[in-house]
Order: sequence, then C-alpha cells, then structure tokens
Amino acid sequence: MTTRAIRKSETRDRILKSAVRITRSEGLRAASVPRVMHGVGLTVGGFYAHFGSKAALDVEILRATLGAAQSRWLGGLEDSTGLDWVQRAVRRYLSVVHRDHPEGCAFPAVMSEIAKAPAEVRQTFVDAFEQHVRAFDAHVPPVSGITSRDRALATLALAIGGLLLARATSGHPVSEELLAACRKWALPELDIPEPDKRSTVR
Amino acid sequence: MTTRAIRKSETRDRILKSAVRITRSEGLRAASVPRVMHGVGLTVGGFYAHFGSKAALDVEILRATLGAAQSRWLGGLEDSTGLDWVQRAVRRYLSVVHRDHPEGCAFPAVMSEIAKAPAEVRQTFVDAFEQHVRAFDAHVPPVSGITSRDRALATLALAIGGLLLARATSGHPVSEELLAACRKWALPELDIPEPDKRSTVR
DNA sequence: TGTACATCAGTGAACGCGCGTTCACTGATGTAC
DNA sequence: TGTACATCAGTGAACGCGCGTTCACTGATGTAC
Repeated sequence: MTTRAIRKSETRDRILKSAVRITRSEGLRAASVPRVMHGVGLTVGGFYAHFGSKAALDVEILRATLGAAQSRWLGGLEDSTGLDWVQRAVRRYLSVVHRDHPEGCAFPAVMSEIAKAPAEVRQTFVDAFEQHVRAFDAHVPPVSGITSRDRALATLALAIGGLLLARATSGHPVSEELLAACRKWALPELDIPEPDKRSTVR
Repeated sequence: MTTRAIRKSETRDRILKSAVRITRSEGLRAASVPRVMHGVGLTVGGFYAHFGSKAALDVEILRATLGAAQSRWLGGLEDSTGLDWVQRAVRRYLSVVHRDHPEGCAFPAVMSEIAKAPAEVRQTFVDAFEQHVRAFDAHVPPVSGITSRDRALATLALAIGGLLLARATSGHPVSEELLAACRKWALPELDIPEPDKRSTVR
C-alpha cells in the first residue's frame, strides 16, 4: 500500500468516526454529509472520494457502532457471568449518567430511523441487534415459562425503551423513576426477598 | 359565534387531524406544514391563519394524540380491570397488527424527537405520559419488591421499546419473537404455572 | 540527484429539493344602510 | 329587499436555510526517466 493510499484510508477512518460520533447522540439523519465532513475539517465535495453515497455511509456507521464487540455497554464485563453480568450491564445502561450522555449507545438514537431505511441499512441493524441478543442470551438466566432468549429480547426492549423514555422526560422526576423501575423489572430476582433468608431473620 | 368563525374552526380541526395522522405513523418531523396542508386540500400560506408556528402545532398534535383519553390502545377496555385489563392492553399493543399499522399510537413515532424539542413540547409529552402511567398504575398488580407504579412505568417502557424494535426488525423472524417475548415479560404471572394446579395434575 | 509529468485527495460553487415563514393578493361571505 | 363596503380565510410566489450529489478545478505527492 502506497503512502497516499494509507493516508487516504486514515482520512476515511476519521470521516467514519465523525459520522459515528454524531449518530450516537443524534441519529443517522443528523449525521449529514456537510456536518460529518466539517467534523474532520474537510469540505463536502471530498466525501465522495471515500463513500459512494450517504446510504453507504449509513451502513458503515451502523456496522461500526452497533456491533456487540464495539459496544461500550458490554465492554469491561468479561470478568462477570450470568446474572451478575446482566446486572452490571443493565445498571450501567439504565443510569442517569448514560441518560445524560447520549453519545454512548446508538440503538436509541437510530431506533425510529431504521423502520423506513433501505434494505441494506435495515439488514445491518438486524445483524447488530442479533449480536446483542446472543450476548445477553449467554448470560441471562431463564425463569419459569420464559427461555433465556426470550428474556434477552425483553431485556433489550426494556433497556432501550426505558432509556428513550427517560431521555424524553429528562428534567422531570418521572425520568429517574423510569430508570429505577426498569432496572428493577429487568432483574426481578434481585428484589424478591429470598424466602430462606427471610425466615432465618425472623 | 358567526358562521365564518365556525367554518374556520372546522378547518383548523381538519388541519390538526391531518397533522395527527401523519405524526402517528411518521413522527412530528414528517408532519411538515406543506404536507399537513396538502392533506386537507389547502395551500401552505393558509396555515398561519390557524396556528402561530410549527412548534405551536407540535404542542397541539401531542395534546390531541397522546392523551390517555384519546388512546386507541386503552379504548374499549373499560369492562376489564386489574391483570385482565393489562393483559388485553399489552396483547393489543405488542401485536403484529399494531406493528404493521404505525398509525395507531404516537408514542413510538415521536420518542426520539422529544428529547431535543422546545420546553413546551416536552412538557406536553410528559403530561401525556403521566396520564398513561396513572392508567396503568390503577390496574397493574404490584409484585414482590415492585410497586404498581414502578411496574406501570416498566410496562410502558417495555411496550414502547418492544414495538420500536419489532418495527425496526420487521420482515425478519426476530421481530415476531420480540413481540412474543415482551408480552411474556410484561405479564410473568400468566406464564408461571400455578403450583396448586401442577400438583393436582400430578 | 534533478526534472518533467501523471495521479488523485480534497476544494468549493452549483444543482434541485423540501423545509418554516412572510406577504401582497383575491374573492367569497357578512354587515350597514 | 338591494346595494355598497369591510372583513378575512385562503392563495401562491418568494425568502433563506440545510440537505445529497455533481463537477470542473487545484496543488501536493508519487513516478519515470
């Protein structure tokens, strides 16, 4: 690879990172070509030396930011397993800090935009979501009548829905209530007093 | 009220209804002034005889579509109470039919748009959400360690998050899985085999 | 090593589009006499 | 009841803005001799 080609691919990388940054907090629509390019100190025209179209960029953005491997949500949880892993992930996700820092996870931001996006964008989203489902499926314990996969799906829906609602109501007391309620509902076994303990305390 | 004033308020009503229709399936942003006015066979300019600005329309849209009283989700459930009420509401909301007919509930559609909206729009959203929380709070049974209000909050987050994810993944098998998993997780008591029954069957 | 040329990453103005908003206007309706 | 005038709901062209995309161009870098 020539020096020029290396530099070009580095620029491409910076453009993609700029796009990812904007998408995480404001969604795909907000990551417009002029804004993305301005974010790396370049002008609009240069964009098309690196990406075929805005739609092609959208696909790469999702691939880069929604993959379970890249997820900050699941990062640093390798030393945990089972319910402990889930608890740490949920606590981190449904926190006031995460609510106030939308640059964290891209799922909530792109949620509404995917349904009407081109097939390729939608497929990329589904793949990334499936990765997360499998990561949760590996740790979440099944409960009576509900498989671990079903619970993984519900936990993700609860986390994303709860965070979106908490952000929409941010500044009102119900926002914090929402976060706490969703954390509890995601992990009912942590709040159910263990029958043995109870009886020994008595 | 003069005949002219009556006719004017009727037109205003038609404009608002057109705006609500678009918002329910595509969000506030999609309900642009030209599209809304075209929806009632009028031209852009006339809009400002009825509403002060697009932001003022947004407030009225939310008031008109998100109030619990107007909710189709909760309509026709008056003859139910308690868990039965919740079950019917959740089944209706987290259904394939509702997934494929986004013109039903406006919450998922406007979810991402509220966080950065003007204060008045956000306040209207919070008020409408609180109405829904109270409606659920009145019916949802508390479970060990979780109040009925907390459960109401979590159920709404689960329903909205689940529907958004189901729509985003629509056309892939995981979409139906999501709906089923969220229905189950919202109503765990319906899937837990009753211990008495079990033992009698044995 | 020095020069002449080719490449091509990035520039910036332009295109048509839809947005929110303004404004001079039109013409049907309501009022005054 | 008939006429003259005032009102005002709605028209449609225009404004500046940001969007995605195109394209003739520039000028630094890489290559050939």
